[in-house]
Amino acid sequence: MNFRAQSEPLTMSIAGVERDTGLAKDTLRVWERRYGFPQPGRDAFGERAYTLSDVEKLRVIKRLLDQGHRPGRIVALPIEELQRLSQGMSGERVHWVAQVDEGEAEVDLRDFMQMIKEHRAEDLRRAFSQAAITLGLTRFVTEVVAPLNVMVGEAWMRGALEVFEEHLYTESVTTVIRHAIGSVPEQGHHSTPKVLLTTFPQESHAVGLLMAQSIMAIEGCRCVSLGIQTPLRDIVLAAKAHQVDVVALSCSMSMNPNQVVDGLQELRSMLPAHMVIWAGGSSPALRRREIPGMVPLTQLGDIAQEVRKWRAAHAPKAPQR
Amino acid sequence: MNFRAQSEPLTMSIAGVERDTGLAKDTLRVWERRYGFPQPGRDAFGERAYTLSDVEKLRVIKRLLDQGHRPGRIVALPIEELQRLSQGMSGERVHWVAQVDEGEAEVDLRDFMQMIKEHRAEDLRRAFSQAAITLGLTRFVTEVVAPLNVMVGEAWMRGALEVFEEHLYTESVTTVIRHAIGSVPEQGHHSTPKVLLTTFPQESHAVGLLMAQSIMAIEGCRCVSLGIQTPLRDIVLAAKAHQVDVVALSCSMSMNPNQVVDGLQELRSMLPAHMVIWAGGSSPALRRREIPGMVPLTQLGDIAQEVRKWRAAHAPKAPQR
DNA sequence: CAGGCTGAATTGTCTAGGACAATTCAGCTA
DNA sequence: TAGCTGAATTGTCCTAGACAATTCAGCCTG
Repeated sequence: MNFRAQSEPLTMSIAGVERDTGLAKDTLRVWERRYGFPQPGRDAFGERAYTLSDVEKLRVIKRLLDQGHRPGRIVALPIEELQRLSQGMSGERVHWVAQVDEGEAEVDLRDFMQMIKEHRAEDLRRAFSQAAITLGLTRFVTEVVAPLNVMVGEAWMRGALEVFEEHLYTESVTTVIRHAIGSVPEQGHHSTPKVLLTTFPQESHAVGLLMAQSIMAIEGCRCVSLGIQTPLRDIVLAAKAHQVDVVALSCSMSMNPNQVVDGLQELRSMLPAHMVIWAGGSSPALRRREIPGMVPLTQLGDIAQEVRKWRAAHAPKAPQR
Repeated sequence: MNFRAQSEPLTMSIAGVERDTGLAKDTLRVWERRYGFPQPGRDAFGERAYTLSDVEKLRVIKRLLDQGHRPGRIVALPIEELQRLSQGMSGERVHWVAQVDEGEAEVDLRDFMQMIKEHRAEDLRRAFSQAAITLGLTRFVTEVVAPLNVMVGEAWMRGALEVFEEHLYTESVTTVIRHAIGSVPEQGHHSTPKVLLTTFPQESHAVGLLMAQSIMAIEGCRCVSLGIQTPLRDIVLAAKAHQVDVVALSCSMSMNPNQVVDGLQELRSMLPAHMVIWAGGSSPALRRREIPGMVPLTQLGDIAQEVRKWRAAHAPKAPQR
């Protein structure tokens, strides 16, 4: 029930492995039965005792699964093979440099990456603040934060970045963006559109939502954010309670594409017809198939455009139906 | 594996109940076997289907367990009996009013609750900002946010508050606290102690962590926050990478007390001896039994005191051992 | 050669009771 | 009142089987 805290914990219990890797106990047992890995020893009481290298390998496997690999193909593979897979898989190219004016005083994204890797927390936050002031919020978000998100995500996939380093990045960026949003002058009660911002319950990335909110705030929308992970039912209740014009969802790459499509369809069916749904983010589901009554915004630049389009369609003297 | 999204989810799967109540699947099954409650029906596939009133009752039972009751005595009891126990044992009182100066211009917490219920998002945020300025950050956090958290949590337990209303509250408070933290002058490189702030992976409440951070920032600590949900291993890695003096964990009431105790013990064994652990928050685990090498801070006021105590113990010219 | 259908393989989570270490209680003694 | 001891309680682990949901691979069609 409780775990004899060894002075040298050379092995881990199944509960400890679940906590560390995010793989359910049932899953660990069934993998052992089916694929022969992990093959933990047993402690004095006949309970599974996983070695630390087992756990290390399980962590790599978990990362590969999140990338789309399937258990049957990779669980039994030797560790070197897994690492090779992990290394090889890289993705799209990124704009490495954000230029100010014409070429002078440029912001090199690699500097930020380096500060993250060197754990220079104070420097990192200061550099973000400075970039936000120099470039302006819109350009900061689109030209610094968005590509950095991709770089950080990739580095994390490759195993080149520890979880805590990614956390530090997220926290720093969050602080700066939130502070910047606070500086945008508040909109009057009659500015439109009124937008509800949130995510589905499965989404755990808050930065995407904040980026969208900052663009919308600058474009003069009235934003009501619920933060991340709002149950479907409550998104609908909130939209009605706040009488918003638009419901904006942020769907990151990490979400299951099927859940995204299902969620959007169900949301559409539960929401009054006159409320528009804007679905943004890097989820591949948004590019795949279009859902009627739902506007996909796969680029941050699309937001400003869509706001103007909405305003044109809902010009005063022409009340919508 | 996935749950057929009913238009009316009158029942819940065992996984859903685990998520909602914090009671492990194994525990739910063994209670059924031993005490005859819960006695879930079965769905079309022979799997347990818990009614919503079962879940409600389980939530009450969970609260009573955290208060020290034992399962064998209470699980089989009828709901009225449980509520009587719950009522009688109603714990601490909440300060309803935060007074400024002596009685004049007071802040009534019920006003905030009303704004939440009436979905006055802009008013709510403005009221928070104003209270923060009027009272100062420390008093705002201890006398407004902390008791409001309790009120909101209780209202949510009672079902008097929708999830989206709680989300709006959280988002508003977060915005204001983060903004206020940003206004605290930054600490120099030599101020001490340097504190790493984060939570265990199971913790999803970010406000508690922010409250702690704001107090520490005011007390002149150098804060490095990783946000919520950092794996144990990464907490240790981060503490070493940033060479902090203190690791501060926020553990809310919603966490499983056993996970809290286990996590703290394991963290203690993995961390260098000279790094102190401060564990704060409303988790009952912190009040229960003391863990060697770990300082419980069950009240926000304890933080400032503990900072001074730390400084006294680590005064210059007297290097610690 | 793209796109849709169908049957087969894969995969996570549920089921059943049995077992037992850790914790807590209750009764006894000094 | 305090400390010890045996009995009861309680959460978590065990095995092994089952099956719905998802994904894959092959085939056919336009």
